[in-house]
Amino acid sequence: MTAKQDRGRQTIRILLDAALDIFADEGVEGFTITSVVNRSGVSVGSLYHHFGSFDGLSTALYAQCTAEVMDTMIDTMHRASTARTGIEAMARSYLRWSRDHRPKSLVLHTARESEYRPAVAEVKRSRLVEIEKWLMPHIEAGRVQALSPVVIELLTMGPLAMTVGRWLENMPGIDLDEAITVMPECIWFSVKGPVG
Amino acid sequence: MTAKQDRGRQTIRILLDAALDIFADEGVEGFTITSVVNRSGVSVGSLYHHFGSFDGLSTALYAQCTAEVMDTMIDTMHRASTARTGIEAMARSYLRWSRDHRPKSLVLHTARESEYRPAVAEVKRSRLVEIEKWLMPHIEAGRVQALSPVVIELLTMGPLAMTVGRWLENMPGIDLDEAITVMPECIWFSVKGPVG
DNA sequence: TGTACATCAGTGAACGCGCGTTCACTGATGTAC
DNA sequence: TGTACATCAGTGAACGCGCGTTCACTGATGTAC
Repeated sequence: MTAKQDRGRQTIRILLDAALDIFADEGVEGFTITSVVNRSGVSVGSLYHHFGSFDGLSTALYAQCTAEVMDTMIDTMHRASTARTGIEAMARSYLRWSRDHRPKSLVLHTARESEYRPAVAEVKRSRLVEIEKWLMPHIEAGRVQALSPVVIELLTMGPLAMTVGRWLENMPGIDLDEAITVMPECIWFSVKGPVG
Repeated sequence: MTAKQDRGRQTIRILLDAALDIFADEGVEGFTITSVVNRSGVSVGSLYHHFGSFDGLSTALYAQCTAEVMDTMIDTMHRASTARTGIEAMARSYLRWSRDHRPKSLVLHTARESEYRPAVAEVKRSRLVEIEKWLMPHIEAGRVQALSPVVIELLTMGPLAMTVGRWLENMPGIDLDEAITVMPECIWFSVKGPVG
């Protein structure tokens, strides 16, 4: 039973790893079922057995990367003691993770996937709830502006996502290390609001 | 001479209009050379005569939409008298334009194009220079934090772009009118910095 | 323990489809004398 | 003004390619008795 399941799990891993390697080497353009099959050495039929479709593989990869960044950020958040340090640390955490996991970041920013596919949405939902749970007391105490959680997410993740997106495209003038130094504080100002 | 050039210009218009209609009705997925040719009634050969390739048409459409939003924002900016009203008005201007030009906004957010294609980069460059010219005095006077223009662009456009992107995907919980009310001020706080 | 059967995992040739592109061509407009 | 020529604009059948998918099949592992 275990051995059987393990064989399958290993194939799934091999396929997802190959997919990630393709993003690293050739970008989205190179990411096709043919390239995944060739690089992994796994047959098309086997890929279909496990993922149902190419889209299924694609979504699984996207969901996995999403889970990884968000877990990293949440982990950082829990170590912070104030609203300010929490927000700033999360921002830094996202930028650092992106810098250190370029291929996965490339998946998140260029894959022909939407964050709103059910499989991905579920991965995000539970994690956003956790962040919201941490945030609420700070809002109630007035340390963070009384904004809807969605708006706060947009204010914090917006600049970060755009920064990383451009960095991935190798746009000139984008210095991720400068962003790590400078942006978290600015983002804090935007959610803190006028008081204090 | 004029008549000849006009005939060509008209064809170009017809093609770009058809492309935009396709984005409106079917999204990026439906945007193929076949669909553009069918909808416009123009022949493939003629499309190639004017744009060189399907990619050429695609880039032209993207560049046109880019020019339109940016010109709208700059126009708004010039009417503002303070740093704060300028930044806030630009943010509002972008969100309003997106709401009122959904198809063009869809092109900007979903087209398989990069902002960094030469043809598009040039359209952006000259306009960014103009914004920078407006911004510099405010930075020098300390009314806006001493950040690089790129970082300021990321801080302001990041949240806006993410908001519009999600609105275009019909994500639940995204209210563009709420964003228009609330976000510009937050963005101002992020670029203003700690003082004041 | 051995054997029969069921289920899971994996194979790869074959398929249809629609994409972007080419090319030899005709028609319209402008230019020269 | 007329005619000859050059250039620009437009046509659409034909092409090759690579994509995602299917399917009839074999092999491996687990289960029952």
